[in-house]
Amino acid sequence: MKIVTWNINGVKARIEVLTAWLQESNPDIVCLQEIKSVDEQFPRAEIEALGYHVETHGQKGFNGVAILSKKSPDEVIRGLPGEDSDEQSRFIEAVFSTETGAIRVVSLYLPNGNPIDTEKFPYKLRWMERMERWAEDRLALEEPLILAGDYNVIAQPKDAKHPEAWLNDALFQPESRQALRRLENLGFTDATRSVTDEAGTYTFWDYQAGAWQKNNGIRIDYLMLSPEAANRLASASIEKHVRAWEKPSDHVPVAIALT
DNA sequence: ATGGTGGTAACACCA
Repeated sequence: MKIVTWNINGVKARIEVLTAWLQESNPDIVCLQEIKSVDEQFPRAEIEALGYHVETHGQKGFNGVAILSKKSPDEVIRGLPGEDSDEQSRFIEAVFSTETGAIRVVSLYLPNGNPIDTEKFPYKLRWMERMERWAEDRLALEEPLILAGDYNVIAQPKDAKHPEAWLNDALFQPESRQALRRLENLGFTDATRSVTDEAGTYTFWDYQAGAWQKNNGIRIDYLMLSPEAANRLASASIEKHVRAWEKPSDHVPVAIALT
């Protein structure tokens, strides 16, 4: 089973890239972030025409997440608990039946948090604490659980071409990195790192200043696996070539295969 | 020093 996370950076502007990629990559489950669309305007017909079921949690203008799947989910839950006043659409979870039992898949778009001297940074840290509590609860289910998405955190210096350039950025603050480490310490495996722990493995290249051409990237898109999911990890890959397509997202698809 | 989106026709917001 192939599961992919991809920050699409606007699904309506990217529908041609998305449908071309679906046909090439042939994933079973796709976690999208930054769809930047309300549910009613999501281009579902084009995706359903390729045989995919569509579940969205959209928002006007910004944010928004979705899960595409060849098989319909048994259950879908929208939103991350823990802060009633939070109206940003950044979290959707779906449960799927498989031949070997249920798997739970989350598509998440963690807050960017910049600039760090504004309310945006504490919002990011609160969101990460909420996610940690949520993950603790779900781990108790002892089921294969995949937390896939744009984490907006550079975990280690080797996850950036120029780590020194990110020292004042919310993505590389000690508090952000520690919160991600706490999540991993609950028992999650970073699928990509468990397969290739090399410097220069990036998932995002800015549109500006020729970042892609210079490979000036960062790795901020992760699939975090519960022990039950990690036990079934067969492979992980970054579909980097998609960044060179016409009208690309600034992120690329990150994939895993489970047995 | 680019790109998507929104609410309008140049500019603000977000990444």
